[in-house]
Amino acid sequence: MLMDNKPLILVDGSSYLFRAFHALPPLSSSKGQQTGAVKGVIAMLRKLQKDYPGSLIAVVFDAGSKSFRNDLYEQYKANRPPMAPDLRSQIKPIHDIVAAMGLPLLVIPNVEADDVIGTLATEATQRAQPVVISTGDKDLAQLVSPHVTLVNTMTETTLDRAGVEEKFGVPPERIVDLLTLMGDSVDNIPGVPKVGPKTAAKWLQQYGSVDEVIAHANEIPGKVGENLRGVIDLLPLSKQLATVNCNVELPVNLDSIAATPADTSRLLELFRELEFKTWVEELLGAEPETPRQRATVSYDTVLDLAALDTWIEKLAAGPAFAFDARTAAVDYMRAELVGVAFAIAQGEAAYVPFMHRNPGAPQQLDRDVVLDRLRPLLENTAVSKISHDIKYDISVLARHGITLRGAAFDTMLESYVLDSVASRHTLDELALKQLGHSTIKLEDVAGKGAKQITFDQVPLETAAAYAAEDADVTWQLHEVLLPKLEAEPTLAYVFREIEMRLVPVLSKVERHGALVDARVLRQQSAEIADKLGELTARAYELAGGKFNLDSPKQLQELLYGKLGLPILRKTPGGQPSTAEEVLDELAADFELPQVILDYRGLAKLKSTYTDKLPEQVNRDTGRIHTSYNQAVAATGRLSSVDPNLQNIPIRTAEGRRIRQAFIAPPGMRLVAADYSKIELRIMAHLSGDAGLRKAFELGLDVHRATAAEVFGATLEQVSDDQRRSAKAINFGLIYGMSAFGLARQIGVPRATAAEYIERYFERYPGVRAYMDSTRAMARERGYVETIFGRRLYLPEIRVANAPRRQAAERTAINAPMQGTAADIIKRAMISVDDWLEREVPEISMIMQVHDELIFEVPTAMVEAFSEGVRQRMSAAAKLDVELEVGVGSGGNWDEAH
DNA sequence: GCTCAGTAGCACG
DNA sequence: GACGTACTACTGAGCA
Repeated sequence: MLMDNKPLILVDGSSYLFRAFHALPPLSSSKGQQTGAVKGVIAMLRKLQKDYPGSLIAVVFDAGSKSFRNDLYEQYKANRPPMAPDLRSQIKPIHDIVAAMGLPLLVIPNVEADDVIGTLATEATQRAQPVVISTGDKDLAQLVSPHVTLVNTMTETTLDRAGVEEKFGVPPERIVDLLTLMGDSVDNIPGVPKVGPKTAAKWLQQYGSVDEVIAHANEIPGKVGENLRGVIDLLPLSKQLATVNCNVELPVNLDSIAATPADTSRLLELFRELEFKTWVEELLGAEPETPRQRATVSYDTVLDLAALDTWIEKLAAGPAFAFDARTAAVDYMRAELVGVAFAIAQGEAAYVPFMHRNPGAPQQLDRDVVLDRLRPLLENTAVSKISHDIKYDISVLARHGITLRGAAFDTMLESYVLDSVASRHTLDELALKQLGHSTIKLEDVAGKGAKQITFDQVPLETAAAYAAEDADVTWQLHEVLLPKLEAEPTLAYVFREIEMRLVPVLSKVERHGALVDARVLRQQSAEIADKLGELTARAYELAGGKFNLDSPKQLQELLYGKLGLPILRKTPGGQPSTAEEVLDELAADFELPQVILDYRGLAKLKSTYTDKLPEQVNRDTGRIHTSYNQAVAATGRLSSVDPNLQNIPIRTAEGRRIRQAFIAPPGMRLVAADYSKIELRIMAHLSGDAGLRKAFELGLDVHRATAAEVFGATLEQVSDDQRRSAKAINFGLIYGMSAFGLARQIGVPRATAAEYIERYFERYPGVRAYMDSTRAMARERGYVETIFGRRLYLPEIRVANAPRRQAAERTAINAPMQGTAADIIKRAMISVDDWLEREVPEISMIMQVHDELIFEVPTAMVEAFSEGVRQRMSAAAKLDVELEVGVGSGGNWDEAH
């Protein structure tokens, strides 16, 4: 029974169930029943009732049984892990509440919710009845028509025909084609590997449909083109799987579904059981507790001393508060503080501006006055501070004369330790994922690109809302993330004892900076420019005309087109490659490739290092200040940006000149201390392999020892070539190599490489056993971990697609070794910093390069320091194999290494 | 003319 | 087609 012109609302309950479960913070009743997803789904239905008064709302759920898609394709949804018990237990309450609300509930065996919705929507359309489909799933966009719109009630977005085109780049009738090309790893629908929404839309815009794309498959270049041709046979099947069936036999139809009056007493009973207090009160007719609608939250803007003091009191009272330093620039070495934000509870936040200069901005407190009043609080260890990327706050405050103490929690690092691979760990992304809350974006208040204004130019009202929300969201995130960490003791350990303790150490390293001799670099730039000029002239001569040596495309046309050189290898994009190793081979027979190689080597050095580094010298300190990113590398390593100081050249003489420009100040020396073969030692420890451990215990040259075993020689008999091969094998093992990879690396046939590997495993059986068990464990648990318990999830470890699964397996092998090495050096940095701080403050740590630490040391202290740092780095982990540390010193980095 | 995303190439451990 | 990063230049496309 339908209301005349009011739209029929079809709710994709299953999609909301999953989204609510994953996006919303877990809630439970005092009896331990999980209720987060129930609350999310029901709140959503109530919102629909409010938004569409008088409409019939039908709620559709999957029955959890097989559908026709399983008959088509037995792998369909085969990768889905069994439903989490905490989710499963919430389904029945939802069904009960929906029924008590009087809404028709459709759970139809052997028909998926999508198909039920499609069929009913089609039936309604035939009767010219408008339909609104409420779903969190993009797949249903294919049903949109003039009569059917989509609404995502959780994000409050609506999609009509134009909206679909805008969002996906194709009209609704092409959504199936889009999904076909993209595939769906969750449902295990095969698509074209490496093709996502962007590429799929591009192809469809170009060719029209999947069939046309298939017809033109040979024209599509690149790796994706190859991928497409590889899966053509599967695409018709994918298309069938992706298509919503709008014509299924249902035991119900539009006439038979109808709303019934709500059963208030039953609802009351259910809400009480689940402890949904607000709704209980609402049903009882009592004034509901004012719900904390985020949209209506009003934050404090602190403009006078009385208000500031009130806030300081509140902040000092609690064990912890969220903090956010707002600055006018992003570079921590230049950024001026323009305001500070705080939060002490959900929705309770304030912004204290001091430098907003937009026209009409009110009188603000003086910055120095505010900072002086805040100082005791900020420097008080007893009050914990929570921030997102707290290293930034520490660095900026330090430049304003305040030492932030009690910096106990960083939500960015909480998220990173919980799942280093998952997302980008930005505040905005986490708010959406963990809180289901879409934050105000900096872009919205300050613009972007060239027109972006600095934060002090943002009108105070918007700035305050933005800044206070950041602090509020940080508080809320911490409330969600910390319990998750504490549920896993090893992760809590990594977070607390490694990552959080490292933060102030990194801040110090960054702020101290590295000294470079800009003059030397500029001189080198000029010399390189001369050489590049000569090489360019010679290249034009050989090519018989001018071309852009920096353009791989022009070069490729020249070499393989005009000059007709043999094509030895192609890029992943399907273009003939002009990469180094290819040109290397060609260089044996032609001169031009060699000229190109020389040119490229020098051009890279010039553009990335000798030109750029002098520009990055800070005017005030005369030094280069990098940023260590603590939350990007999946394995637990740091990365270095703006500039990257972890890839300063070392392998060529010309490159080493750049290292020579990294110098010690007068009266000091640079000391470089690095772990020797740390990953191999970790492998020896983890695998417990007797032979490998013995080699380290005896202090042998491990690559030589490996060569002796694999090639059946004595240590003395091993040739340089054999040692080189053995070294490649050792590295390869750490990387989870295949025979193919090894063969390519050392230039032997695949079969020969396979033999080497086989012999290696015969001689070092412990290593093979370790690799096998690591792979098995990864498959079973879905993650691997380091010795210290850092975890790395491997989402693709169980996929059917073999190359992708194998890639995940290689990561599984590599991550425990690379990650443990990262843990160890982080622990060493903490311990060394502690020592320096207490006993030798005149020595500074200035850089970290994965297995190496660099220090500035007064010349007279070099010897004593070298021994001290060696001992502490070595003691950073107690393994079955000694951790050997090499220490060197010199006037510049090259000499010290 | 500027911005953005994608590709290729290459610096390091 | 080894594992993990960052950054440059080029290119084509979209936008004011």
